[in-house]
Formats: sequence, structure tokens, C-alpha cells
Amino acid sequence: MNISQAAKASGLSPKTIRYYERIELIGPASRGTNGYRDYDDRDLDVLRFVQRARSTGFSVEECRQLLALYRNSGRHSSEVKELVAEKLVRVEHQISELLQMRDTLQELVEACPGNEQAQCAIIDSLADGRDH
Amino acid sequence: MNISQAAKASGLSPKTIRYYERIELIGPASRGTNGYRDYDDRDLDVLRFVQRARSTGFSVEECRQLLALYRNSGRHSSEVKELVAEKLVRVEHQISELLQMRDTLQELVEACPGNEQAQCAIIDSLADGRDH
DNA sequence: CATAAACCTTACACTTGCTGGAAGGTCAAC
DNA sequence: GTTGACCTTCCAGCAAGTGTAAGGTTTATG
Repeated sequence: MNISQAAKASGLSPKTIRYYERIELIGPASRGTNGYRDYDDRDLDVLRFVQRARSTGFSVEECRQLLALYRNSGRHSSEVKELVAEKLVRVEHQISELLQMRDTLQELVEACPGNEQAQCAIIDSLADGRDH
Repeated sequence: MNISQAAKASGLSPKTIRYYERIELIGPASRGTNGYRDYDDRDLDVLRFVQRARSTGFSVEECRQLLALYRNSGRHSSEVKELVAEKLVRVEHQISELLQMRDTLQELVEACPGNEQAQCAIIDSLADGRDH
């Protein structure tokens, strides 16, 4: 199976698959006589695994760890759980930062008249750091 | 005032200030006879403005637009408001994506026994895309 | 007065996760 | 046979800086 077929079957792009190979997130694909990469069902499992992990929000480095656990049949599920629980904490932290940001932006929007005048609470607030 | 003093006074790092100058977010600083950058109160206002805008969550490109409005005394506050309202929409979108991610991660964590066994709902879920 | 610490300068590389494009080889169809 | 759609590699670039090197200046101290 060619790279573009593997791409379609996994939901990744050919570019992304080559990129994952280059950074050694996945192993080097076997090659046909013409030098083309050739993928089998086992390769596809890995590609799909990575695609799902990435779209769940895991970084490439996190995917690397998840893949190692995936491949390691002697893993303990506690290791996996810990990894994901830590990720959850980071995501929650990121959410609270964005919520803070949203509140600030909302306040700014509400404080700005939005008319033809130059006077603007948003600009004033960014200029001197105080509310307006 | 030297760059490191301007850095302290604005909450940016010297590196970041030079970077902002290089990408022409801010104008080139005037220079002393020794070639050192020299900042006055006016420069500081701009640096602080950018620092606040960045820490409010605006991208550098958005800061560029905000700075243009800041400097333009003939602006209409409606332009500013529109800019910030659009940003707010993008932030809200980002939040909902992260909330989705958090839910998925929470489900994964809850489904994983977290023990000494290899069997793990997280790995299984990433491997075949179904719930476990 | 020498010298060492603490500044300053530039320029380049690295980060994350790809994507786009160039330049060239191969393959399938008509 | 030639067009078009693949494939290959490599280089460049995005955001928003940070780290490091190599070198010049200034300031403080012995």
C-alpha cells in the first residue's frame, strides 16, 4: 500500500506520515523496488493510533510515550493512566487560563463604546493597565 | 535608559524587546554613541502597551493592529471593539475545543484501571477508536 | 591601572507540528 | 509517447520567542 493510500486510511496526510518517520515517531517504512514506501496493516494500526492520539490532544512527544506503552505488552495500565491524568491536568490549566482571557476580553468589549469617537476604554486600558 | 532597564520597567525581556524591534512590531530604538539602545518614557509606554496586550492573549499580529490604533488618534472606537470582539470569538472557540478534549481525557482516565495489568482501556481506545 | 563582572551588540540555531514548494524519478492511462 | 498523478528528497517558513556564541563596553574592585 502506497503512502497516499495509507494516508487516506489513517486520516493523516502523506507529508505528515513522512514527517513522523523523519522524527522517528514511527519506524522507517519498508520500501518497494522503486523506492516507494510500502505500508501493511500493522503499519496502519500504528498510523491510526497516532492519528487518534494527536486528535485527542496529545503532543507528538506524548504520542511517543503512548506508542511505547502500546507496543510494550508488559506495561502496567497505571503508567498509562498516570500519563493521561497528567495531560488532563495540563489541559485543565490551559482551560482556566483561556477562561481568564475570555473574561478580560469580555470586560474590554463591554467597556468600549464602539462608536465614531477615538476615546476607547480598550486602548486606554492597554495603555495604562487600569480599568476604564 | 538601557535595554535591561526598559525590560524591567515593561515586564518584557531584553531578548523579547530586540525581537519585537527586529520584526518591526516596535520602531527601531535610538542609539547612544556606544551603539547601545536607548529608551525614553515614550518608548516605555509602547513597550508596556505591547506587554499588556500580549499577556491579555493577543498575538503579535493582533498587537500590531492594536498599536496602530493606539497611535492613530483619529481612530474610531468601533474599530477597536470589532478587533477585540473577533478575538473573543476565537478564544471562545478554543475554549470549547479544550473542553471537548478535557471530557475525552476524563473518560479515558476513568476507564483505565490503573493497576499492574497490561490491559488498559486508554490504549485500547487509541488502538481501535472505540470505547472500552 | 589592570582586570573581572556585568552589561551591550549581532547572528545563528532550536523549539512544535507540520505545510508548501522545488527538482526530479516512476507509473498508469490513453 | 506523452500527459498527469503519483513518488522521492531537501529546503524554507509559520509563532513567538529562547539559548548560545563571539565579540565590544562599561563599571566596580583590588
